[in-house]
Amino acid sequence: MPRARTKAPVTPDAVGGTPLSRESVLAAALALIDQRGVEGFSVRDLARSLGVYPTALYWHVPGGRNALIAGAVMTAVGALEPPDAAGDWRTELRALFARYRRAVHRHPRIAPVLGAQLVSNASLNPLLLDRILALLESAGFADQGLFDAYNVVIAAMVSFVTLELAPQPDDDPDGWAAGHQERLAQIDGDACPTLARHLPQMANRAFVVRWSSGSTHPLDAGFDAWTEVVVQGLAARLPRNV
Amino acid sequence: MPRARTKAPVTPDAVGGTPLSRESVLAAALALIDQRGVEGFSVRDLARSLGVYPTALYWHVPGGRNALIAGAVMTAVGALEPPDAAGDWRTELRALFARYRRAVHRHPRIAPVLGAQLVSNASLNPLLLDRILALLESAGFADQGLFDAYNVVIAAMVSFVTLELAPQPDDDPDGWAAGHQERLAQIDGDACPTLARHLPQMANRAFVVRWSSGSTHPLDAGFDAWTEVVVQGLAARLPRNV
DNA sequence: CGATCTCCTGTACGGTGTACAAGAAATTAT
DNA sequence: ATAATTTCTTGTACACCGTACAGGAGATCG
Repeated sequence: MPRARTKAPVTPDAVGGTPLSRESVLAAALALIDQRGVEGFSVRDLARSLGVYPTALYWHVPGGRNALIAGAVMTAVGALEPPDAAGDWRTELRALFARYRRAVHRHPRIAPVLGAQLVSNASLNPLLLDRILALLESAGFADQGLFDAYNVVIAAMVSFVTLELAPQPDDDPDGWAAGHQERLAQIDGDACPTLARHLPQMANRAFVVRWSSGSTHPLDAGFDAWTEVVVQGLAARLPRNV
Repeated sequence: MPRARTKAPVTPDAVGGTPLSRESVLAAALALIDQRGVEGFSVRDLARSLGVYPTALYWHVPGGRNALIAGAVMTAVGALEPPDAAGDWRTELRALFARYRRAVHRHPRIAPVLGAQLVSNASLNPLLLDRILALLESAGFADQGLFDAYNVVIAAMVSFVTLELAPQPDDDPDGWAAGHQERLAQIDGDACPTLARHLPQMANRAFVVRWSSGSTHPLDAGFDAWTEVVVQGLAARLPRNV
């Protein structure tokens, strides 16, 4: 299958395509994650899709599978535009959250690693962090309150989208959805009266009682409420209300 | 290695221990996840630790690896005590968040799957959901505002802890920590003045600019600020401020 | 005493990530 | 022009993984 090289006069590349590079490998990895998910992502598949032996990838992206995933995720979310520290902090924050959400919604299947692995420890763009801090400082936060606000902003930005896009089980999504729906239908109305009363309107539109992922059923209203709560909550913690 | 059964007069169990059961299998799975993490969790290891062939586990907990992980996670967080709908909603909410955080901190390595896979789609205890709804209703939320508040509460409860406990790379944690520290030290003070100014006090104490997980360096102050922001933010959205 | 149900042993298969050696091609040095 | 070196890829090999599947002991029940 791996096509014997026919002299290949000019470029040392894959079968019919452009030469390999870190960027092209990561782009292909992201494409593969987009369609198979992070769990289903396989180094060997990636190599196949590039017409290359698996170990060739290690040359361009050292670190193996994890590095491939991390790199792919960064190409998806690395170019996030920072807020403008000169603008009104409330509208800048709302816009930032919306931009982040849009970016991740373009690649829904990277959401798990963003929320649970990478971002929380490793690098978002330092420029982004700087502008967030500057924005919060311009809003009036200082000292420990500034650091608290920073943590709140990072967590708020990342977390709603992570939950919104949390995937259903990989093996049998439809079967799981049906089972979950039925389990909801059998909720005890005596033990859980409030839940039972509201369930019809919440079904598939709220966390835990939904069976579709946010990639097909986005929680727009929930997101708006979320950003509003965070912004108002931060405002309430400003040293002197402005 | 798999110890030939020596007549085994009484119980059809593992080598020297108690007979297998769904509970014992899930408990062992949780223990294994606690020490090796979810990524490192292997069905075969679990079987070995129980002195049993891998496929024996399928009998007690059908669904394979995923079901084992899901079951282990639920035993860790399933018995979370619901809030008291009769109490003051603010203090009940704060207490709920704290309880959830304590529960997950006892098994830090389940945090990724909680935040990114399981909970957001599947079952937290229905009783818990019911009490949260009742609590919010008693606070004055209604209609769409109630559902928004519910989503906010679920997301807020789960997400901070998920981020706080996000693990560093499994392969070489110490090396990664050193590398990340150095990368932070080399941040451009001209391009990122605000960040550079505050970095010394934020290092290892705030998201993205830390190199230790929350399991060893909990973000207590950050969590308090977080819950306060959410509570205040919710209060600000009450139809009539009470 | 036979049938049936429970629970587990064993085998087998197709997949995975990646260490490692060896080789081809391009580049640089001499 | 030829040799040395760097750059990238081919191939092989290994240990391990999850799980489908057949069957066999031991208990329980008719």
